[in-house]
Amino acid sequence: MIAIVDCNSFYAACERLFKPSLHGKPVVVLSNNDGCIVSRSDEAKALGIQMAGPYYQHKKEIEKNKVAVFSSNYNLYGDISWRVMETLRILSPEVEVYSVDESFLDLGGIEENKLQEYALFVKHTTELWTGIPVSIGIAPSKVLSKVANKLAKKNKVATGGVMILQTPEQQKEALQNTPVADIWGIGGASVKKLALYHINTGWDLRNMSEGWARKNLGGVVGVRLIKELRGEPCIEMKDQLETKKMIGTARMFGKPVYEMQDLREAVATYISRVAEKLRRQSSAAKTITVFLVTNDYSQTYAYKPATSSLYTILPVATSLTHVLIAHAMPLVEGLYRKGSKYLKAGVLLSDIVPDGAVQFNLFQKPSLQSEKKLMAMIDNVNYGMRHDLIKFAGAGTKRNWKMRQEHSSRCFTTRWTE
DNA sequence: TCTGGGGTCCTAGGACCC
DNA sequence: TCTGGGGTCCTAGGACCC
Repeated sequence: MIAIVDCNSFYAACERLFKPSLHGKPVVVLSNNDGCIVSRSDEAKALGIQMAGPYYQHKKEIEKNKVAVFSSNYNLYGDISWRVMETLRILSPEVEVYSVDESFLDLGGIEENKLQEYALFVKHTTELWTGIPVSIGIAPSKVLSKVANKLAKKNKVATGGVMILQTPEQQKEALQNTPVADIWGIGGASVKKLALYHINTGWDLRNMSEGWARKNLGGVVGVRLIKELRGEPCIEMKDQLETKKMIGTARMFGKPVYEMQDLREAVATYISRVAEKLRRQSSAAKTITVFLVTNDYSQTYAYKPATSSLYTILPVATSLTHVLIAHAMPLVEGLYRKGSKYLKAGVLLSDIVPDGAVQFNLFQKPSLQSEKKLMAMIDNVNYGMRHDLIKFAGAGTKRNWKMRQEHSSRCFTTRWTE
C-alpha cells in the first residue's frame, strides 16, 4: 500500500505557526509579486475566495472580511517543509518527497490491519513535532491514494484526516464520489474531452478500456492512469537521488521595464540563482536558454503576454556563474527590441550532466580548480548569510525590476536577524 | 495598474543515416 | 506507370502537477 501525506493549506499554515492569533481566522498567501492567491486557510475557502485568482480582483472582499494577507516567504516554507519531511523520514522507511507539501510513503512493510493505527500515529507525530496539520490517504496505487487523500481533506471531521481505500467496495464508493476533474493526472483539457464521452466521475473513467485510453487520453499516460484507478500500481516510487534534467528561474518584474540594462541585470541575477541550484546537485549544464516576456498591446487593456527565447550550446558543460553569465548576455542582446514593454525574464539550463563527468573539448581549457573553489566559497557565504550577499557586478545594484512583496512575514527559522 | 514559479513526461514530425 | 525498409536523434509543443 502507498500513502500520501499532504499538508493542509501549507503556506497559510506556516504563516499561522508564528502568528497563533490567526488560528480559526481566514488567511491567504500570495504568489510572487503579490499577483495571485496561492494558499487559503479553510476559513478563506469558506468565503469563496478562489485558488489562483488574481489578488486585485478579490481585494475588496478580502479587506471587508479582514482576511490576513501574506506575500510568499519561500525561506520560511522551505525550512518548515524540511522539518515535515525529516519527521516523515524518521517515521517511515521509504519516503518520496513529491512537492513542497506532499510525500508518498511506501507502506509495504506495514500489516494491512495496522494501517489505520499507523496513519494516525504519523499524522499526530507530524503535527506535534512541526505544528503543521496533515491529511493522509492510503491505497494500493498512487492515483488512488490521492483520491483517498482528497476525500480525507474534504471530510476532516468524519474521517479524522485519514482515509484508507483497501477493499474494492471502498474504492468503488470513493471513485463514484470523485469528479473526474479531481483525479490526479486529469487537467482541464482532458475534462472537456471526457465530458463528450459522458465520463463524469472517477468510476466512469475507471471502467473505460485500456485501448480507449491509449487512443483518447494521451497514449501510455492514459493507460497507466486507468490501471492505477483499478488499483494496479504503475507509477513507481521515485528515487530521491535523481538529479534534475532542467533547472530554471523566471520572475515577473515589480513593474514593466524598457531598458536593455535592466534586462541584462535581471538575467545575470537569475543565472546566479540557477548556477547555485546546479552546483547544489553537483551538475554542469551545456545549454542555456534565455526568455523574455513582453506585453505590447496594453493600449487595448488586453493582457496578452508574448514570449520570445534564444538558446546557446556551450563548448563545454559548466557550473561557473561567470561563464554562464558571459554566454547569456549576447542572448539578451539578441532578443531585445527597443520600445517593447518587458514584464518578465527567465533562464533555463538543460543538457545537464554530472560535474565529475564533463566531456572536455580539445580546444577549450577545462574550468580551473581555483574557479570551482571560488564558487564553493561564494555559495557558502551566501547560504550562511543572505542569498545575495556576494554577487556578480553584472547582476546590478539598483534592481529597478525587483518584485513587489508588500505583505512579507519574517524568516523566523532561517535568519538570526529576523 | 494589476494575473506565479518550477518542474516532468510524452508525442508527432522533420531530418538524417545506411 | 512505377520509387524500400528500418532505424536514430532532435525539437516544438501539449498536458499535467503543486
